[in-house]
Amino acid sequence: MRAQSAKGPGAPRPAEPPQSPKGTHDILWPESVRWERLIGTFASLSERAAYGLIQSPLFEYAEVFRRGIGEGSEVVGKEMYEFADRDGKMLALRPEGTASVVRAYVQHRPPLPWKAWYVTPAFRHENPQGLRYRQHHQVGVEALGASDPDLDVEVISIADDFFVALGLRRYELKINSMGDEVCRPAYVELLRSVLLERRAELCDEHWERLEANPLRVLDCKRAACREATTDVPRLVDSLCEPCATHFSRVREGLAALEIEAVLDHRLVRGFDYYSRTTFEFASAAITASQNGIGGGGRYDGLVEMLGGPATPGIGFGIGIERVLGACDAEGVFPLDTPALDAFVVDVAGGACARDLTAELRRAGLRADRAFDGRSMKAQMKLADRSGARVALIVGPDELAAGTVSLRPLRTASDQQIVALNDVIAVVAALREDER
RNA sequence: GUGGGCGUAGCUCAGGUGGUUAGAGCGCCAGGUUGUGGUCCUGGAGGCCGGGGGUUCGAGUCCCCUCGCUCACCCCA
Repeated sequence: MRAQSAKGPGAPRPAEPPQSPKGTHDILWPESVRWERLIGTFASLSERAAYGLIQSPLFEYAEVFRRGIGEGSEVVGKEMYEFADRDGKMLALRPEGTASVVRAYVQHRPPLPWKAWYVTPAFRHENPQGLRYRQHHQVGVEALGASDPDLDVEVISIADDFFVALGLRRYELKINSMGDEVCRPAYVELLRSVLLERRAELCDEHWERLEANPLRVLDCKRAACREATTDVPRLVDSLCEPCATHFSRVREGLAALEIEAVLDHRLVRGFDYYSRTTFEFASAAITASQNGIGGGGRYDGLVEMLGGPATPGIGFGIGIERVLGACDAEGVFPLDTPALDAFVVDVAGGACARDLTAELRRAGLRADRAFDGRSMKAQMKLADRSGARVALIVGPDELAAGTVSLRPLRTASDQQIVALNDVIAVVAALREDER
């Protein structure tokens, strides 16, 4: 008998069930099957290009992100999960992938060029909305040690190949160059002076931005601001010779690989570490306002910022939730769950269910069974729902004869009697037939 | 951080202007079929109607507060 909590006036109130924190989600089976397949697809594409998996801690000393991403960025300034460790040192949950990977490079100094891929949660304290979470997940790559524009092309093509592999078609690749420490400061000054003349046309929130980071005014969505910045000088026209050459080589390379990229001179990404090439993939199928499915760029100064030797680098992050959202919107990358090879129905005491499922599994077959001595009808129902190809039925008759009744559940074939010794071979053969 | 919308069963949702014991579909469990699932029939379990306070003879319904979810702004994956 199960102990029932007494109901009535004196009964203690059951505690309210806890919920996952705001902006976080559980991914249950079978939805988790798509995650496994998505990550597996990304891993295989990255490893094909000689990127190796990196696992690094989910939290870092907060200064890794402060120095890397930038004190003035929105993410570090007001969204980072930051807390004091028990010994008082400030830690932070990773808000994005790149800074940790670069920190790991500086710490271990593997031979260059060094190419790594990752899959990781990322944490930002934002107000959640459609396809925006406090914990989201990214796959990504980082490549350090080469400033060759062909490396930019390689990195971008991995992302593009990944989207193609999933079946996505309705997305756009936007690309821009942020220049470098030679040409960008001059452009920023130029832009600031032009925008100061037009400050009356800009929305108020940009006024202080003009001082700190005039570039960010360019990506404002408001029509008035866009109007005021349409004929403003463009960063791509102010690049120094090396940056201009690099950028055109990148564009040539993408064209050679038949990857369509549109120049977006307003593309100004939010982390301070970017230089030269920046890019972003946006889904046209997602109706929610958050349609950026991936983005990245070159960060030639970042390794130095984190205390390493001058080392160029480039990478991207792709948001798993948003990519799956785009797949849903396009009706691609459907969920398909792998079938069980067999479900053992035992109405003769249960010993056979125990032993036969173990044998099937040791033989590399996928098998399940029912517990708690359920009725045959109930067990058959579970067998059906499990998606198994066949039910292996063992009752007193079979037990006495040393056989199993093999009942197909997905086809109209007849039920057959199989010797217990042959069951594994027969089930394995059925699996092969299916392929 | 700032606004709008919504909270009723495991899920999706009904419940005109307050009025007996709060409903449906799906799902779950059992039986019909004591050895056969998927169809069908019958029955059953499962609800502090998000929480608290107020108005009222009476609140799922009206008012206030609060929490949660959600969409949008900001920003980003």
